[in-house]
This record gives sequence, structure tokens and C-alpha cells, in this order.
Amino acid sequence: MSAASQARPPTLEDVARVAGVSRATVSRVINTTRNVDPVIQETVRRAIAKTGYTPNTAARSLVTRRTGTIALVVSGAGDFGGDILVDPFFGRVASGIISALRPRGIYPLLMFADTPETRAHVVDHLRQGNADGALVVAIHSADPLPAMLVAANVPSVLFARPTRPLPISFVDLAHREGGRLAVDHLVARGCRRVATISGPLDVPASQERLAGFREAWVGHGNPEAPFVEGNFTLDSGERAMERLLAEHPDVDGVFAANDLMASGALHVLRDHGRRVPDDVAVIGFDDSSAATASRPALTTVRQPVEDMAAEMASLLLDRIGRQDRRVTSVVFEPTLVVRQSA
Amino acid sequence: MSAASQARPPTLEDVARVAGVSRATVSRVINTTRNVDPVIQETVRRAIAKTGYTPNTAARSLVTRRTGTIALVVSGAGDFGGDILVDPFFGRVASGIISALRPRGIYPLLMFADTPETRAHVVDHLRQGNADGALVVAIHSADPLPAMLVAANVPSVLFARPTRPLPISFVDLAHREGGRLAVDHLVARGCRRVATISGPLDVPASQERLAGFREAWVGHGNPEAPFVEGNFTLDSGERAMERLLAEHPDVDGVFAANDLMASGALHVLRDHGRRVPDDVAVIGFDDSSAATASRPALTTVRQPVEDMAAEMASLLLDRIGRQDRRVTSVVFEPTLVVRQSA
DNA sequence: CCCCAGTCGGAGAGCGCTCTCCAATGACTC
DNA sequence: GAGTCATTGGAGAGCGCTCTCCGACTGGGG
Repeated sequence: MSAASQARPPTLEDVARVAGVSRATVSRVINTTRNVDPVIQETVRRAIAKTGYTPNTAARSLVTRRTGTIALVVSGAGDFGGDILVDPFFGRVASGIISALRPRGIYPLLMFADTPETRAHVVDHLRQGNADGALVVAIHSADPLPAMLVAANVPSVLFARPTRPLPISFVDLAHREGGRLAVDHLVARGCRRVATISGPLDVPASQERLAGFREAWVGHGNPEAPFVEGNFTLDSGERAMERLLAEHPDVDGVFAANDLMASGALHVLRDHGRRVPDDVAVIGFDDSSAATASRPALTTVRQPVEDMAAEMASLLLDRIGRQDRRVTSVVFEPTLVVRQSA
Repeated sequence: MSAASQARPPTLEDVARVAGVSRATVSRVINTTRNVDPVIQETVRRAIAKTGYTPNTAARSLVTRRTGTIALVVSGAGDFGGDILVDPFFGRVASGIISALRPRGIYPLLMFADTPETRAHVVDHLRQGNADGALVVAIHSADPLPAMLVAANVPSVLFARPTRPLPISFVDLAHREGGRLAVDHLVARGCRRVATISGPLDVPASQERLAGFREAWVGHGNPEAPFVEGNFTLDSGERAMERLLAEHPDVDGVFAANDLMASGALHVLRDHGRRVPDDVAVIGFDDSSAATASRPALTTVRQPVEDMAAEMASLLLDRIGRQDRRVTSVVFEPTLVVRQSA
């Protein structure tokens, strides 16, 4: 046992010798690449089991030019100090992607990129053939990485539409519709004086959520509603809510562009003695873990992240498998999850 | 440009031809493996730049038997539904490891393992040479993965000491000391009737934190303090606090074995109209993002996760680099971070 | 009975790299 | 001036695998 574990691991050649066939035949059995006589197949399988053979990935990818690995690139996490995984929304995207890959026996190479150097390094790493393609979660809208990947000819799929058109696949949400969903619920609850805490306005998703909110609110025959710009963090949600309360003390409904900011709003409302949802109804966005962790739990616009992640994986694997250059994108519909806050 | 990106990527051979030297010389320049005449070095570098050469990882690792990749294995996350990354503590461990690896230009292969099948798959993947070693974060104490890795001869480093002795390196915290730190602070604040919410008692770290707490409390001349067992989740912290309050309404200090449970305790205390820290002081453990996100922010026993993660990476890379079988472990000291809750 | 198509195993080239040898050169000693 | 040795470039084997050929064998039709 100990001796065996020290020895050179068994190769195809070894298996072939034990099975009394050629290397090619063993390879064919393993890859089911052509018909092989069932009897011989069985012999080979037994030889594989006996030798404890396991294919050498490096040798295989040297000839196939495939690694069977894909990269999960999180770009622009710099300001989060590398703790981006802990962000309830991005963490969920990452987990979703990982879970979607798992049934296919693929483990992602996890790469962070924020500075120009790390971005270049990531692209190099990919060009060196360490992965067959990349699933990219870019936090900032102006991220240059997607364009670099296109230039380097690395098959990629983005989470969220790139700011400027690019020949690259992506998966996105109908954010505008999400804003509308929130308004409809607030209106149905009888809210008359609503406000919204938007995400950073240079992010397309933020713009869309805000636009959807405004359109729907005005569409219900209301005057324009106030809004404050946040940056998707808990703190910014608190600050925004403070300001909203100061400027519009009679507000009775708030739509925040993500759960973290909604959660911050909840803190401030409580500190000011407002009951949620009785005095003020609050709706978040994402349906991340922050939504269920909040007290009261957040009513929120859900992004089907797991489905979106699975779609990203499918799009990428299709693209890699078919070797075509075609670019396909998919847009998902949000749904409203009603909990206690509205 | 477009034509170039379609063509077969340049190889060492191509660079050698352009530079007018042999393949071996180019390889030597790239790997700085032996003295090469500075003039020739320069010529080679220029040829590399000109051709846009990038080494083929597969070919390289076929001969070196190294991949330059290491695996980050999260084991036993099943009950977290794959969202383990979002857990403020484990997410921090993962981020810490990733950040520690980054300066070395290494991107980890992210692997989850919870069922027997996935565990076997992970070990197979590792044996196939997809990574040179593994950094393992095992959630449950009885996790069989570490033993499997030892058996498969995969160089590994664990986060936290394995329950039963195993010839495997690990990085851990002096949990007992952490419990003591919490007690000392509570006592210094003048708390007289304290209680603790422990983690699951089959986890060594939970036992140690509890033991440290008890020893220190009794050491200060107090009678035994009550405790309730939790399971490290927010919900369990809430339930435990409810029970504590019911059975010991006069409690004036609580030590929870992690921040999430402390956060749950905070919710319950507020619901019961207790002011924190005036009526009841609360101390958490970990110093995870949950500590700063709580209101009031949690005073907590900090684990230096970033340092611990960096140490894991160092231990593993040393072990891989030196090819020795030696097993080294490091235990870190906790510190108390004082915020508002105590 | 022969021929041809179809089926399936084996031989061998080659993927891109590293690394061991070997040879050539020059420096230095005696 | 010859021998020794350190220094540095090149040739070529070989890492473990896939895949294209090729050849052997089978069966069925004319």
C-alpha cells in the first residue's frame, strides 16, 4: 500500500499490458469513442480497477487542447477587499455557478481581478490553457475585462449585460420589470408616498430598476417619487434612509435596489420608531440571504440566481463544445417574494 | 490580428526559431534554470514578446508533474445548500485563502464535497493531477475527507485540527483562550450573571470555546454559568437566547460561540426590550462580517483568518515544494475586538 | 467461391514542454 | 603549450495521452 502509493501512478500502457490489449483500445473504452467488443471492454474495465488507473489530465489536455476546467472570474471586487464572496448577492451568484457546474463534474478555477495587472494576469492564465472558458461576474459597469476576453478569444459568459455592446454571451434579469413588481405591491398595500433607494447609477441594472420603479409609479397616476442613490452596501442604505426620512418624514413605502440597502433602511426606520410594515413598507431586491436574515424578513424582488447560473454554465459549455463563435444571451424574469416587510 | 488569434498559438519551437537558438535555451530563459548569456537572454525575450508566446500549461505539467494549481476544498457544506460561501465565517476563510494565494499567482480550484460520492470524486480529481495539493475547510468534525486525502497521498492542510489525530498539517486557533478573553471582558464590565450559547458540541472548536468560558468564569470565583447549545446559525442563536431569557431572566452578559448566533441573540434581546449593552452585554466570536453588520455592532473574539489563511497557503506550498512528508501545524491566538455590544 | 463493405484492434506519430547528456568554448594552471 | 575544469548551448529522449491510419477478420451478395 505504502509502496504502491509511492510508485509512479499507473498509465494507459500499464492498463493495456494487464488487459492484454493495446493502448488505443483502453483509450477507446475510457472515452467510449468507438465500438469495442463487450468482452474486451469488460477485460479492460477489470484491468483499470485492478491497477487503480486514473487518466492523467495534463497528458490528455496536451493532445485534446481542452482542460475540462472553466474559470469563475470575479472582476472589480477590489473595493470589497476580496471579501466579495461574502456579499450576500455575489456569494449567491458564485455558489449558484459552482452548484450548476458540480453535476457535470467540473470544478471552477476561482479568479479575482481588479487591478489592471491582475486582469492581465487572468487573461494570460486563460490563454495558457488553464481553462476552456470563463464565467464572469463583473461588478462595475465599465469593467474592461469582458472586452479583453473577447480580444483574447476566450469563450466567456457574463453575469449581466455589458455596458457597451460586445460580441459576448450574457445572462441577465429584466430589472425594469422588477421595479414594476415592487411598485405594484406597494400600491396594492395602499402606500401613497413612496420613495426609492437606487443602486449606483453608472450600473445599468440600477438604472433599469429605478426606471421600472418610476414608470410604474407614475403609471399608477402618481406624481414623481423621491429617490436617493446608494451603492449597494448596508451603510449606504442606512444613510439613504436617514436622508429620506429627513426630507420626506411622511414616507410610507420604500423600494431599495438591493436587500442589503433595504436591510440598512430597516435599521434606521426602527431607530426612528417606525413600525415595518405598518408605518412604512419596505421592499428589497435580489432575495439574497440578507432578506431572510433581516427582522422583519424582507419582501423582495427575487432574481432566480440558481437558474441564471445554470444557464451561464450551459451557454459556456455549449459554446466550448460546439467550437462555434455564436453568441447567445438569456434574460430572466424576476418574481416578487412576499415576507413581512411589505 | 484576427488571423493571428485563429492560428495555432506559438510554441517554444517558434520562439526558438525567431530567436535563432534552441528550444532548450528558450526554456532556460523562461524558467531561469541555468546561466544563459545576457545577450542571448535579451534576444530570447524579444522573440517571446514578438511571437506573443505563452507557455502551454498542459505540456509543462506533463513533464514536471506539477500543475501550479491548488484546490480549495469545502467539505460538508451540504446542509448549507451550497451557499456556504455566504456564511460570514466560511466566506471569510475562503476569501482569505484566495487572497493569500493571489500574490503568488495561484488561482485555486474550488471544490465542494459533502456526499460520499462527491468526496470520492474530489479525491479522484486530485489524484488525476488537477492540483498539487489541497487546502481543506471541513465543517463537520467527523469528516472522512482528511483521512481520504492522507490515504491518497495528496498534500493537504486543514483549517482547524482534525478530531482524531491524522498525519496532516493544520492551522487552528486557541479557542479556549478565546473563551477566556470573553469572560475577562464581561467580568471587567461588571457582569455578574452571564450565560453562553455554545456551538454544536461535537465540534472541537465549540467544546474548547465553552471550556475556556467555563474555566475562566469559575476561575473568577463564580458559580457555574448556564449554557445552551446552538448550531452556529442565526436562528439557533435566537432560539437559544429565547430559552436563556425564559430560564434566567436576570442574565446580564452573554457569550455566543459565533457572531451569527450573537446576532440572533441581539434580535431577541431587542424584542424583549433589553438594551444592549446596558442591560445585557453580548460578545460574539470570529469577527466576521456579521459582527459589523449587527446593530449594535458586536464586540467579538477575533480569529485572524487572513493570517491563518496565509499560513495555510505557506504550509502547503512548502510541503509541495520540498516534496517532504513532514507535517507542520500552527495555532493562532485570538484577540478581543471591542465594539458596542459589550 | 470470390469480392466487397463493414467492423474493430493495433501501430505509431505527435501534442509542447523539460531535462539529461554531450560538445564546444574559453579560462586557468603548471 | 598542453591539460583540466568550469561555463553554456544544442540534440534528443520522453512525459501520457489521443487519433489517424492500416490491416485483419467477418458476413452477405452475386
